[in-house]
Amino acid sequence: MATINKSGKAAGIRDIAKALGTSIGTVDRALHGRTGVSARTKARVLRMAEQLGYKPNIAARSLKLNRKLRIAAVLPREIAAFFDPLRGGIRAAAEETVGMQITLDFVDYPRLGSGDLAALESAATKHYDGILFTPGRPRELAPVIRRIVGEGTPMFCVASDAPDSGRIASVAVDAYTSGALAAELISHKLQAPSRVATITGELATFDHAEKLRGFAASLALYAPHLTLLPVMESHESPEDAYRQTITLLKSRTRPDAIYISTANSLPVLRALEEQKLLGRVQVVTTDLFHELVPLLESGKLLATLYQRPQAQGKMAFETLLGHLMEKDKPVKIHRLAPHIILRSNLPLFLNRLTDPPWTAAS
Amino acid sequence: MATINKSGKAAGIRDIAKALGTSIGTVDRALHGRTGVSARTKARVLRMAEQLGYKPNIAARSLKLNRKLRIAAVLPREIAAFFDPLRGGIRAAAEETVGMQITLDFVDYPRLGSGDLAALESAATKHYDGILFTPGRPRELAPVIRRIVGEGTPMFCVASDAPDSGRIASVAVDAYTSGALAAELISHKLQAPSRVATITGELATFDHAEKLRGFAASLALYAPHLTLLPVMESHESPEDAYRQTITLLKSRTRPDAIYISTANSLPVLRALEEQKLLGRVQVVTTDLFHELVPLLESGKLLATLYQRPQAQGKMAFETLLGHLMEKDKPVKIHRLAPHIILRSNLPLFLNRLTDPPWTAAS
DNA sequence: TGTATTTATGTGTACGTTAACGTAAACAAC
DNA sequence: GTTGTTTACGTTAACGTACACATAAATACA
Repeated sequence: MATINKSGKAAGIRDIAKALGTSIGTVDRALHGRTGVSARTKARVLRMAEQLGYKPNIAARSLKLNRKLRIAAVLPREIAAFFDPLRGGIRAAAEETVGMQITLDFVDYPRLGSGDLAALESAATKHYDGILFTPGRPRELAPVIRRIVGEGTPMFCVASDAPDSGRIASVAVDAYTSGALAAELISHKLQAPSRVATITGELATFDHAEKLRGFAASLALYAPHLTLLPVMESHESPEDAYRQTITLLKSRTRPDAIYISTANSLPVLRALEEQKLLGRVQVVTTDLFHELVPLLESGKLLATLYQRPQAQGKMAFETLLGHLMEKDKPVKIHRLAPHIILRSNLPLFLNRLTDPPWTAAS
Repeated sequence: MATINKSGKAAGIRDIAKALGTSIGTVDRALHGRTGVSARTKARVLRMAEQLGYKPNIAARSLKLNRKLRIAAVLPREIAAFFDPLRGGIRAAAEETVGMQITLDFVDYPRLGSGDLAALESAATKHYDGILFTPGRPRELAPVIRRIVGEGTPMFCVASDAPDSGRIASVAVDAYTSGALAAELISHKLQAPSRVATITGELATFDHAEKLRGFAASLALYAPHLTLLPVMESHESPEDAYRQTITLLKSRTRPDAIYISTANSLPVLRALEEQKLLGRVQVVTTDLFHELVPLLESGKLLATLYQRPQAQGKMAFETLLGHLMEKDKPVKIHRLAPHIILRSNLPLFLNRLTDPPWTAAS
């Protein structure tokens, strides 16, 4: 903390006491609104604190308080390319936290919508000080969230949101904007009348629905020459995604561009490749992983919308911590801007890729 | 810091001492590679520390070594839309620093290349613990930087770099990539053979030169149908920029797109407007300020490359701090990815705009 | 008036780390 | 053998805060 002081030394609690001829105990009580100080002395202390520019020494405080915090992050294993770095961001934020003994437990489950409820319930029984999680199907989870929060465990959404569920706060990429961006990028590239398709994971997921809303709205507003085909929902099943794409590409209304709003884009890309359409159909994907790199480099992929998993994880953890430190302080709902990764700026993002499994030492 | 421990309590220095039947003094010396420990005991201590999962308590440490740091940020007033938030980022980082008494002085001078040397020299005499600054003309400044660093004041570049100057580290947007991005965005929009112009501030500034390198390279590689006109250098003079643009727009080789690689884009945009070419010529600008907002919203501006001044300031300060904490630890040269601001994602960035002067309370 | 009760204030200790200081032994030089 | 020097370690006092405890003052009640 930057502190101004004539004598070069920052004013402490005992400087206030000395200046008033009182004791540090009184000063402490006054500063923290505790019981046992007369209104008059309290006012005097507060004024003197202000006058001396008193800023509490956080190091000393946290040394004394030696708080212990137990936090759980309940997240799916799939899709690892997104959730692994998300976990990394959370872990990083926890490690750089100063002055607290933090126990961070990662509770994993297979995938969004499969095992999340059980994992959440199991975590709830452990009475953590806070829980971070991704709501795959907010409608189903809302009552559970409300109950757990009611039982005293603050819950925070990350990577997607569950509005009206009682969660304390949420951190996610602005999904509506993501969709709108995809539409804008495609509209810059396709200047003649064309058809545009979208494929998503799970429309029940708040963020997926928002992305499509943004995409459709942006298309309608700014690119009337582009026709939007009915949305396809893969339910995060690679097989479904592949089959639906093949059908789409063989159909009469073959699209000239596809927006894949889930990280699960590989089956779609495989279908495109097999139909020899990679590079002829404009594609915008979501997130970044190794397989996308050569496609971006060669220009076969127009862009990918990077959801900055590490940044999300870090910010989510910090939001959670901020709330636990000062309960009554209002918490912000964070909406990050996704990074647009194109061929030119791809190199800047390569170092964030997690090492692929086959790189692991033998 | 996340710490695992069976007994629920994190292992401290005296736990190590107790476990070995030695004193905490010895443990301290061993852990910090100080003189006065035999190689054998040192090894034992280190092993036990590892075994107990010892993590130093940063709160206690910084409480004890009540360090005072004096840091100066020597930055130009112009262009305020960039340097004000940059200063904000530095200030924010300083304020959230825990456990240190930081005196942060801002040393201002009119503009890059005008008064920077004097400001730097004046700051150097004050013997700060570290200096943050933006090297406008690295060639001229390099010997000065080298001297000041030699005299014991570590210097850090922010917003641009001065390679081979002896500066400890630098934080900046990746300028080459910025240029390349501008070229790619333009090339997506202009699909027929066209002419492209660039206007920069000061080619002597490392980052400005890099941007044009990236722009030219990207254009040559991926958009052979676009012809690059000779670069214009405004020397950050609004009048020059305006006049040169007017001349350009009236010339036989009127460009179909312009990349403005300096924040000083308003004169160019004014010239475009007066010639009724706004919206007909594709424009990519640099940085974000109020005047650009309606242009982006209306689609008259294709994109602006946001250099994230707050993020740069924060990161620069943290880099500086990191170096001051552990001198021998190698410091990274940070190259941020610029944000591509288009019409769709503009709303997400509006809250970062500093309030314009005319909003100030009367 | 005396005693219990509440309210206001002062005092002391601990948090984990660092660094100054103290001490004891080993060794060298005379 | 005395003295000085070096090396390896032990001891202890802060750092600023929070809180438990002790004490004093004020008020209540008999």
